[in-house]
Amino acid sequence: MNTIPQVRIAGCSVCPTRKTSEWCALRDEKLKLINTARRTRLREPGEVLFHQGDGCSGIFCIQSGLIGLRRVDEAGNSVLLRLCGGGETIGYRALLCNDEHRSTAEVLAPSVICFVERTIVTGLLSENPGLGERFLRHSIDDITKTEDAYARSLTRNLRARLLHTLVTFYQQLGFRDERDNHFVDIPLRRSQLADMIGVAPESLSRTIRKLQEEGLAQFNGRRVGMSNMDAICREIGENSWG
Amino acid sequence: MNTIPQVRIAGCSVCPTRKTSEWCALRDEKLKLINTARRTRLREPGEVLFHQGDGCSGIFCIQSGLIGLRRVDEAGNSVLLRLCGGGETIGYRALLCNDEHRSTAEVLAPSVICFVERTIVTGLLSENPGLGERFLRHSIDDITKTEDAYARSLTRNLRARLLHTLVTFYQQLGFRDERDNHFVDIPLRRSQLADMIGVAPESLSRTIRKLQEEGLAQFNGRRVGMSNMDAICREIGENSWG
DNA sequence: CGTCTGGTTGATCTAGATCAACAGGAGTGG
DNA sequence: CCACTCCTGTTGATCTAGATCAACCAGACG
Repeated sequence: MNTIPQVRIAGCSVCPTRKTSEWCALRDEKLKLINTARRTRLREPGEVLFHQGDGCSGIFCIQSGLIGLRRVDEAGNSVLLRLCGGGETIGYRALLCNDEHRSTAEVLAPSVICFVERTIVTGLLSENPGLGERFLRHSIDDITKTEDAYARSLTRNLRARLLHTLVTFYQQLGFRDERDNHFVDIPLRRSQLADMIGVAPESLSRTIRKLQEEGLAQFNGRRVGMSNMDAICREIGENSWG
Repeated sequence: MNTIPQVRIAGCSVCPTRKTSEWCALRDEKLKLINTARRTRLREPGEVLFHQGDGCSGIFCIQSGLIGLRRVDEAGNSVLLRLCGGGETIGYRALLCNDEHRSTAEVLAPSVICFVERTIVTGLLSENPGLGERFLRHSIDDITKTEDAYARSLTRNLRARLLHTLVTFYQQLGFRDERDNHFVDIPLRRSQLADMIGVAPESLSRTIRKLQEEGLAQFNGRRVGMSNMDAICREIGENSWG
């Protein structure tokens, strides 16, 4: 029961996320450095990678799974700022700015996570300008997503934001059945989904019921069926959902 | 009336914002390159530096004044995402990602703005890793600010967000009278302030009246007096306001 | 079985949106 | 100088999305 789950993977050079992560900027020799320095572990839901307010001791590479970044303010109000999945690197902001972490990273689904010591990262950064460039890209992506969410929170109501969130999940995790209906398994429980949209769980529950009654979406636990994707996208003003 | 206002300044090397802007990463020789390439103009309120959806032709350095970044969604809802002042560089995100601008940059107060062609910037970036690092810093600052605003928009009500905005303006532009009362001239008109907080102008107006009645703040046009700064900071849960 | 945790429903309350009227300048034109 | 319009901001009246509080329900688990 107290054994720390160990994970063996062949190494960074064959990591499935290698192409999408920051480390694609590194040559093989440099990659080896990380490969020996990393500590890889399977993390279970509820574990915390770092706490808001903590100093930064290194960065975390998500190989697979799901991590949530949560912000809590002085009054105790909590918001799930963003979700991060396989291939993403988190904690780099606090590292690069010598700052404390601005949010808490909590494991939402069983995840394989590599930890890399800060000194290793800073060393690589100073030698490889390309690496910094990758982090820059990453941070610009983050801004764009956050700004989008911010603007939506100010202009759209609960229903529209929920639909948007469903479509976003579908784009990442969705699948179809034999009759070409759209499905997705939301990797969050209701209260977390509510935290993400920034509403009370009760309000979320009522809105879900309404969508159900209108036939716009079918909820079954965490599984959501969307028979009429066009209508959903029309309502939230999105036209590209592949 | 149609003459474009020209601004003479001695050059980038003596620009008052040099130490705080990205260009502090450059050696004098490189700075000269920008100095000859830049186009500097006085811009009046209402002018637009770039439009949401535009391609990026270069970046803008704000030497002085005030610029607002506005996002408009498909339904026509508009949000003032952020304000940028002297020493800040804007438009770099679209440039670095070869993307279109995600927001419209509108001049809110008379501003001295330098424009630098994109090819100049990309050239400098490829030669000077330090410059990319500065942009990285900048973008991380931007995320932090946006996340803060996002979390506040989800957890705090109009009143708290207004008070927070007032304190933020005070920190940047505030002054004191002989009796040590705190004042600040808000550089926005009411409707813009409402856009920034993400509420209807009428609601803002009512909340202002309430603060006035409670004696927490004295509004006189755009000038705001805050006699009891401690009470304000206590209410929004900030303790550092210098 | 009881207990606990997460989710749904009902009843109620309120912050803030919306619609409409109005008031004070600032400019413009006679 | 006054009359007119335009523009921004304030107020009033009303409506509603969503929060809050409380009860209840179903599955997990000792």
